Amino acid sequence: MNGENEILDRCEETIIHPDIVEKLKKELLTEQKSYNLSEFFKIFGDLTRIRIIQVLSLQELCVCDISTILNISQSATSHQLKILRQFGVAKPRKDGKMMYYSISDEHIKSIFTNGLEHISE
Amino acid sequence: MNGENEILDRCEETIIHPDIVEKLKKELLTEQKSYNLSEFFKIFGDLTRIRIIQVLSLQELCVCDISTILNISQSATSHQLKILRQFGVAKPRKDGKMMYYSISDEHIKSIFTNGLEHISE
DNA sequence: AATATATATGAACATATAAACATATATAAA
DNA sequence: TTTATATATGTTTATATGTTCATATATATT
Repeated sequence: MNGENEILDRCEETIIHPDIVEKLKKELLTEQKSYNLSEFFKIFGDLTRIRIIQVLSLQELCVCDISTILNISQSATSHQLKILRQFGVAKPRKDGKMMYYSISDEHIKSIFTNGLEHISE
Repeated sequence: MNGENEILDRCEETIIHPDIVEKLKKELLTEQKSYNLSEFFKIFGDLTRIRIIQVLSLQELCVCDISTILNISQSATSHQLKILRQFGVAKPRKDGKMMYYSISDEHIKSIFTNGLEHISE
């Protein structure tokens, strides 16, 4: 309705540090890139998925083994693996009626390890 | 009810690779550690928070500047900063009635950068 | 061909959580 | 000490999403 008052619940008329605000506005990531990044990190922000990522970072596994090791239903495992696939976190390999999954690249293992070290401090 | 059939929706009676299953079960992180790790990564898995993390990784900022730069309400900004504080992602510095926030350590910047590089491939 | 089994997936449901709104707190300025 | 302002927070509501259940698909085995 009113461009200047779109968000009322913010610091009043006066911008605190106009120079800093202007400078940083130019350095912002695009909304699209920020969104993609948050969606990517969302993958790691779920207990079931992080457990799957952990075991897959140890070795390639079939769906049944993953679900048995982690005590997760086949359906839930498969649903989560689909998400991991879609975001390029895990990659599938088909062998007969079995599907084997592994971590798709070293970036993923780095992020996992980095986070694990951080919370272990 | 039935220990052996707690989860029916999994591979049938036969475990596919008993040796692998037994080996990996021993290498599992504790449930607590996995949970903490997923909660930690959850911080990065939200558009608003990842945008706050981005600007804070550029420089220390007061709440009002953050909300102005990102066009987020003061309330929403403060709520998210509370979460970032609680998980040791951002640290506050008080100066009069102003609160300045900055990224609490290099681990956070690494994870952010690592993720950004990954999605940029 | 019929059956068994490993995996995938659509839909429903329950839960988690981010944003808005209202209001409280704390400090500065008058 | 009264007012203004920067930040914090409790509550409500809307939305997102993980799990379950039922079922489909694909391959192997008989």
